[in-house]
Amino acid sequence: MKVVAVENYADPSFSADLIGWQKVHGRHVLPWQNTRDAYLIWLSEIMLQQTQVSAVLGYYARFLERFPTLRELAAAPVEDVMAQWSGLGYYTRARNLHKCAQRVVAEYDGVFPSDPLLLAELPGIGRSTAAAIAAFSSGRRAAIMDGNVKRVFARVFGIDTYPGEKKTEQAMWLRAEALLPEVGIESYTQGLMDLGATVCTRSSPACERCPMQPRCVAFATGRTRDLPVRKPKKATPEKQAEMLAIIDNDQVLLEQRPPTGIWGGLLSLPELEGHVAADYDEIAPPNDDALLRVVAKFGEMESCDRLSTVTHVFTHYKLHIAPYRVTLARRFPMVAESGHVWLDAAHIADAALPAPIKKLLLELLGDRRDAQQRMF
DNA sequence: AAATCGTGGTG
DNA sequence: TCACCAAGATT
Repeated sequence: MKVVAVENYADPSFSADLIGWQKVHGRHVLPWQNTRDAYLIWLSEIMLQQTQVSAVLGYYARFLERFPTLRELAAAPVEDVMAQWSGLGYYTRARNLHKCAQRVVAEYDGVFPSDPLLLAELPGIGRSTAAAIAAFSSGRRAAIMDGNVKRVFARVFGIDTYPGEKKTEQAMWLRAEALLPEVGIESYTQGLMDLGATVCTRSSPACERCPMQPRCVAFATGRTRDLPVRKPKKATPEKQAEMLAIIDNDQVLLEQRPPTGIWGGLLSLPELEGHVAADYDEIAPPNDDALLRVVAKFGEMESCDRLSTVTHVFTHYKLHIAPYRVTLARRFPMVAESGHVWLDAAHIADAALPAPIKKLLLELLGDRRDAQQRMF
């Protein structure tokens, strides 16, 4: 019976120990702490989804500089939001962030609700993120379930089934709810994150300074290295793509990617469809039909050079990019609504581009401001 | 329910 | 080098 299980999981000393530890040894000076402003907290929670603190810090500061308030974010073009997010990954988060801002303005007059159930109905906010926002901005008593919690729980309670499995995750949610403190939800929630991030780390956890050591099953049985159970590994597939960097007078042609799928909603280089060299290191002839058909939509080709292959590794596959540098003798007028845009080389750094494409274009075309700065 | 969706750090 | 994965949500 689930109710009985919850009763069994309850243990007030767990939260008491964690809260006591967090107040002394936890993190207290992160940019999104020491505030109850839901906008500042919400933004941090979205950026931190599957992303480490060190990677977020710079983005968080720049994002708030560009969008200081929820209303300014809601009123901004989504393209500007994507540009700010460029390089941070999981781009659906950026689109949902923008949608969420607009809904909070429209439905809640610009004030985030404090009820985690209402928060979880907003785009990009799931059960765990809703709980974190509610706890930090309103002191609401709700449970989070992130990678830190899963790792701490797996070790402390000796859970030896894969946390990505639904049954295991459900059991962890039951524990998380049962262990919530009656008071001090902010310190408790922050404590779970801090413990997982600074003590109960994935590799070589600092068990000697862990407040949970006396109750930790993994420590007692010497299994900290084996818990949590690893994700069953699969062979990562490899994909290939041929991309065109069509360049004309210090501008490069970019194509808007569809809203879903990899790099959804970002600008990127046009790709050759249904055409992939059997060997991606093979030098394709510059008069290739598929390539000429694409170029012909935008101008008269002057030159075409095959650049060296770029390999980009995602979580679930590896992408080999074969780039071609094409220059135009003459540019055709752009068809409106074509989903294409000519971008100045000087704006590459600020554009909504995937990380490897931005890197490639900066190497290819440079950045005028950088180039000028380098002269002095 | 399992797959999809980025990037950078790490051992 | 390379496999693993981090303040998860969505379909």
